[in-house]
Amino acid sequence: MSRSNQELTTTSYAMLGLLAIQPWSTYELAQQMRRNLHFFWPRAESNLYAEPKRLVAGGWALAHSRPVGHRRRTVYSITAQGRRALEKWLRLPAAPSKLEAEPLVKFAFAEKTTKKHVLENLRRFRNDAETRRGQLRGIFEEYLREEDPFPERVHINVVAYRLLWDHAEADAKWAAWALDRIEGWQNTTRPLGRAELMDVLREALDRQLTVPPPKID
Amino acid sequence: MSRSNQELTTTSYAMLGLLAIQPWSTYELAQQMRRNLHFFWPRAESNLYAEPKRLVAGGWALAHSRPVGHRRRTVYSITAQGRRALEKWLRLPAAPSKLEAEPLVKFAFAEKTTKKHVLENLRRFRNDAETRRGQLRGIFEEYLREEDPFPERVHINVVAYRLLWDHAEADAKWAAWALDRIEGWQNTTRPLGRAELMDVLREALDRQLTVPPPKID
DNA sequence: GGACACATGTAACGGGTTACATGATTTC
DNA sequence: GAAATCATGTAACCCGTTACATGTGTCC
Repeated sequence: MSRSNQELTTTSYAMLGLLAIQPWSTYELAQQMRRNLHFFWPRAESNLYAEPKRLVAGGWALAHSRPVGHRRRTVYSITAQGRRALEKWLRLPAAPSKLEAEPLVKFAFAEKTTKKHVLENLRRFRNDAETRRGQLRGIFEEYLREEDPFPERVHINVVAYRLLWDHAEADAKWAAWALDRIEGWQNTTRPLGRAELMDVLREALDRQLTVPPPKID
Repeated sequence: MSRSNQELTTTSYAMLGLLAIQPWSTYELAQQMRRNLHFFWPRAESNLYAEPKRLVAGGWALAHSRPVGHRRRTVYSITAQGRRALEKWLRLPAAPSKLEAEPLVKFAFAEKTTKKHVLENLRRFRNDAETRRGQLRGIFEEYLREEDPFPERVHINVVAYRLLWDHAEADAKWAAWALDRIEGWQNTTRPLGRAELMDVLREALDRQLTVPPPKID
């Protein structure tokens, strides 16, 4: 709330970015974060109510607050300083993206539990992936019906959403494949034949060869 | 270091899982985390040196420490209580996995910066993906040469690695596609024709139809 | 015998989470 | 007019990070 001679966090910049599009109330900001950014920058809602205050405290945003009954409804807007900070940040290299997958941590120790629990874990993972797919499908259909709120941003959003879609698809497919395969396990400790497992790796490596070679940056 | 009547964290359980395989020194634990778990449970190394102490403090692990010169070399092993805790945890549902992608956050505000910086950002993203692919390829080849240290765990690792491979591949392909497409932009603010963008969404949605429908859990 | 990587931490700080609380609005 | 949901926070806690520090083997 108070201390803010520090640098802004990525979360702050995400909000600044939204504010650079138009002014929003905190709730609208939170909603927008949930709708778009939550897929690749997940944050607890309560955090999103605290961030804008820091932006105001540092002069990156302004708060126009009006009472609604006994509480305030605050609308935030970006300042010139805020725009400059955002543009500067956008020119800096981004931190590498990372995956945090507790289901995989559990899976990695499958031998210490039962087949039943391993399958449950994987089913949940698959359902999560399907849910994400469903959410994205809903958004895509909104676009196709031309009901998207920011048509001037469509060229950006479509590209970004495609990665999320590909991820959801990869997750769902993998989970289905893994479930199918683990159904065949006698137990969690006895490996199937090694040869067949090595084929999985070989097939993966082969797939790579059909893709254009990496270019040096 | 001290307080530990709290629950263990996922990171603690990850270490417990490793200790359930065999005793390790802190350094070996850190190495093992880097080699395997870092792909889906990334943590700073310094953290990994602190965790085992908590495990010992709570009775989940034992420390066998021996001086090496002026410093200690500590080897940790799991206790019966530790095994029970691990097994219990493995039976609980896992938290959903999540992606944290700063490059995408920046991309989402592409309109506020120049094409040059957008491309740089994407190239870096692609290089990261290629690097991950390279690391995984190295590991796969080790398996194929039968030099993997825990052959009795191969049936688990191969399944897990496949997801990581698929992700790396999806990322690399997406980045290549996005780069190609953005090269064609006049600037970051003017969208290409909307129709063509809608085709991207349609194509994604269509792809889904060819995959087996989601099953209810 | 200096450099460098490997090995092993510690201290301080803060962003983010969980848990809680309560006002406003709609639903039936 | 009760219940459910939307809207708006606050307080406390802690895991994880960054930055620093220093010992140990080995390469040349």
